[in-house]
Amino acid sequence: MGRGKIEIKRIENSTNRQVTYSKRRGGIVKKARELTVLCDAEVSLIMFSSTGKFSEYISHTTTTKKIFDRYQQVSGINLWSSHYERMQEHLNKQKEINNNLQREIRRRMGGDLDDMSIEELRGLEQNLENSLKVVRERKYHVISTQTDTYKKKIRNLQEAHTNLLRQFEERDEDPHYGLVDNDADYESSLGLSNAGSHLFSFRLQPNHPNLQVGGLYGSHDLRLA
Amino acid sequence: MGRGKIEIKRIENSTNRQVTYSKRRGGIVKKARELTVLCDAEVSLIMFSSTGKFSEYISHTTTTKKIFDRYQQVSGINLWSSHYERMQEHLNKQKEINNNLQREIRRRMGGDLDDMSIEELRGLEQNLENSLKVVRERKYHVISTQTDTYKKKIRNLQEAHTNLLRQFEERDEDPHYGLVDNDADYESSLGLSNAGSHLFSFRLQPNHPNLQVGGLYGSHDLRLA
DNA sequence: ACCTATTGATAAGT
DNA sequence: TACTTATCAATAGGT
Repeated sequence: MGRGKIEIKRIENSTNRQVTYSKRRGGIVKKARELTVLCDAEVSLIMFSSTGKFSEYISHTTTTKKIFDRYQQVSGINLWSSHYERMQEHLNKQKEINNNLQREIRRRMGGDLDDMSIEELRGLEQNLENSLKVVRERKYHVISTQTDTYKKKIRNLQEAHTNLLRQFEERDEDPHYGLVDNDADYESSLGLSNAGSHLFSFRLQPNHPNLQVGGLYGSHDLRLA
Repeated sequence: MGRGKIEIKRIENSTNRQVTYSKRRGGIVKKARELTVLCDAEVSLIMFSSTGKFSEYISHTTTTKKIFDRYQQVSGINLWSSHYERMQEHLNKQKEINNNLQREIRRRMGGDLDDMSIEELRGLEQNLENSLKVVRERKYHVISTQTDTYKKKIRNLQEAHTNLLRQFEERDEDPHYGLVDNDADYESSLGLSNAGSHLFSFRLQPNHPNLQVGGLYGSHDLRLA
């Protein structure tokens, strides 16, 4: 239709091609709209020109997303299955890993032991013993570090106090102020007087000789208790 | 076009509507194909008739999935974002849970303790002690169960053997067969002779008196060692 | 964008 | 559903 018949093959002249694209694009969109209205149909028309220009028509009765969803149902081919399935796989893998991790924790908390063999149980036992050892060491380390810090603070305060006392004595030989000067009071003022009874009340628990740590804890205990 | 002009409005006659749909569907697909070839374009055309019948045209140069992906890029709106984002959320949640579980395990194995307070450390320590106690109890239970089973087997075999011996003695007063009859050999034939040395070589590890289990383990040890 | 001769699409009938 | 054909619509090429 037109001034002459044309062969249906790529139009080599770029300008001509562009013009024809525009004209026919309008035509096909009109056809799509007519089909929608006349026949109560749902139509999705998506076009990209050779220059990449995008146009679409979508029936007013629906949306592109709905058409896509429906397309997937009908065609059976899931368009985002590649993304979706990969994600689903990841998700499942994560869930499985989490389940295993949770079981591991349950076992490390003394649960879910029923289907463990003697060998596995002994392995778990040893592992817990080692962990307990490390945790204790860490606790002792933190405690001793804090203790050292407090000791330093005490020393500094004592010095300061001694200096102050000395200054008072040099200025006035008569002590009006009745200041008390002993370690116990300094410690209580720092909240340390009962530190040994509740803050440092870690448990004594000698380990098996095989682990070669019994003596170590002993020395810690002696030093810190 | 046709024997008469028609108004562009829904065709009420159902048959007519169906016929018109078929005809125009063919027409629009032809137009789409021509657009594809003439103008080097990419076209996706999806149609659902009022009866739900599905048809599509897709340029031979591409696929529906490619068109959809491209559509999303161009339109900016992600068609499966609702699914995708919900899944991404799930995945992230699972990953976070996973990280927490792994840290929990690391701590229960004596790692990652640096930023734990003394209180937390003591809690972990106590938890590990309790777990160790439960695991030991379970191990002892499994061991004693197995031991009982073996003991029963031994008893049965001994009885059978004794009966056999008696029969031999009754039939023939002269013992040709030189059968040996003692516990040690029966146990070795059951693979039990060294069971006590490696299978039952659990560790002696008295617990803290606070846990009130030291004596318990002691009695187990005595009974099973 | 517009014009229009010409081809193409199709409504109604069979 | 397929064919026919009178009629209307789309559009190729030119301006």
